[in-house]
Amino acid sequence: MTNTAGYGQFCPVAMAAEVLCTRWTLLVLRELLAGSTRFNEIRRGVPRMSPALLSKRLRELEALGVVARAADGTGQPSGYALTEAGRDLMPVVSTMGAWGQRWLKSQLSLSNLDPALLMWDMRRSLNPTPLPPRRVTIEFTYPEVRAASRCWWLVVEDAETDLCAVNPGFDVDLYVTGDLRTMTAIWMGLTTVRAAVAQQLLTLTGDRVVADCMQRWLGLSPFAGEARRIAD
Amino acid sequence: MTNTAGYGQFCPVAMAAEVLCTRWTLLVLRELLAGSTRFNEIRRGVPRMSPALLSKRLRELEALGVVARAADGTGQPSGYALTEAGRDLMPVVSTMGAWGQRWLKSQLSLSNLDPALLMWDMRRSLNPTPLPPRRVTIEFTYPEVRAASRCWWLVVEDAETDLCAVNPGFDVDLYVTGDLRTMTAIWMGLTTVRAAVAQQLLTLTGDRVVADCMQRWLGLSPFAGEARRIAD
DNA sequence: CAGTATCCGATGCGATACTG
DNA sequence: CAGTATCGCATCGGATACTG
Repeated sequence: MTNTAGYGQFCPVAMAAEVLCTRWTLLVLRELLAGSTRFNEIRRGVPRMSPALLSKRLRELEALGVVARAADGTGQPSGYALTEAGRDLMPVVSTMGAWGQRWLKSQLSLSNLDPALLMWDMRRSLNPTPLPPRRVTIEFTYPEVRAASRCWWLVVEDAETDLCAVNPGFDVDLYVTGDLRTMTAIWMGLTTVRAAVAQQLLTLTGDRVVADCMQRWLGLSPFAGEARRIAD
Repeated sequence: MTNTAGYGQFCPVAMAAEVLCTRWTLLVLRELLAGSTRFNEIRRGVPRMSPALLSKRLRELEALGVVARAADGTGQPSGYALTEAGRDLMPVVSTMGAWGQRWLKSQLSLSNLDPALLMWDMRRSLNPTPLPPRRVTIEFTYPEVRAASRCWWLVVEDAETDLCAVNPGFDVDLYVTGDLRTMTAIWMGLTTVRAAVAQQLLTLTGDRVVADCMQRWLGLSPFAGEARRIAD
């Protein structure tokens, strides 16, 4: 019986595609490459993936030698880490992302909005350097989104950023209001804070200092710098 | 109803994976990037893919703006070509292949032997330069392979290489005999002609001049130069 | 040569619930 | 928190045959 899975080709592209191009796999790798290590941390990056499938994929990647479970002696779960082979997948993931950023219609991306995902990504890439050296709280509101996901808080303190989905109760330094599409476009590098404010798609209220450097503290998508080569 | 296909993520990696990581797609792109343009030419590179699916994939890639049908005015079929977006997929395919070459166990590749595929690849990458400036015919024999795929001929003339599965009848300059595994390993850069001959895994009979430069006229896999980083 | 049409089967994966 | 267990369906794609 000829192997019905698999391509039956010795070519390295075929071999690699066989193991990497299964559903969700590349996105799990993206999360690991971005630094996630715990099961539920990875899950936040792939919220539509069922835990069963995530578990399966992680075991597959482990069998492949791409992921290793951090063994800490005790029996308790200790997270996942990329092996050297896994870290070497960075060029694969980033080349694919860069191509997507260059050539895929932005309306495609912008039809897949997700506030939790966006905020989670923003938390990860936020750059505290331009912010005043104290605790800074920024409240994001997406008026059109259902109540449960409408408001988010980023709390920056001691160069650490926390994301809250419920009001942490701190004084808010900056209120950011605009639709999710606009905020996502900014994060993807498709527009800028300045342009969005000028078009009245985004409203910044509160501390002028924090507002004025938003484009800098707001770390963007890793692919935001990729020059787009398709019109839309 | 939430889109059950698709990842529901705006991330460019997700968008790209959605369209590129479907079965056979990357291999079809590999063929196009390698220069194939006609339907049946592509098919030779993906022999286990059904024509129906190949046709479907080509139409999907066309809709994506990655492939364009060469329009030659007349109604007759005129082949497929990559657009600029398609040519820009080269880094994606080659990064993935390079990773596979570096990190996947060679026994994995070498369990997917296919004489037709190997010969087709060899035909494509053969380098006529070191060969004498006349017609050169090389006969390959894989003794362990079933009769129908056992013997192959590469005919090099005027810097063009033809592959024959039936004896073309020319005088043979060089007879190459060895098992398919050995020849595939050489083509993938896992061993060399010299080493295989020394181990008596490969036998070269005929014109010494042609035999002695085999390692050079035999163009290797595009990934043969990639240093392997896994032991096996 | 360059594909289409049709059918059907395996299985991948989504959904949900549950456990240490 | 960190997964496992189970179920069932949709759909992807393989096989085969056919057409302009």
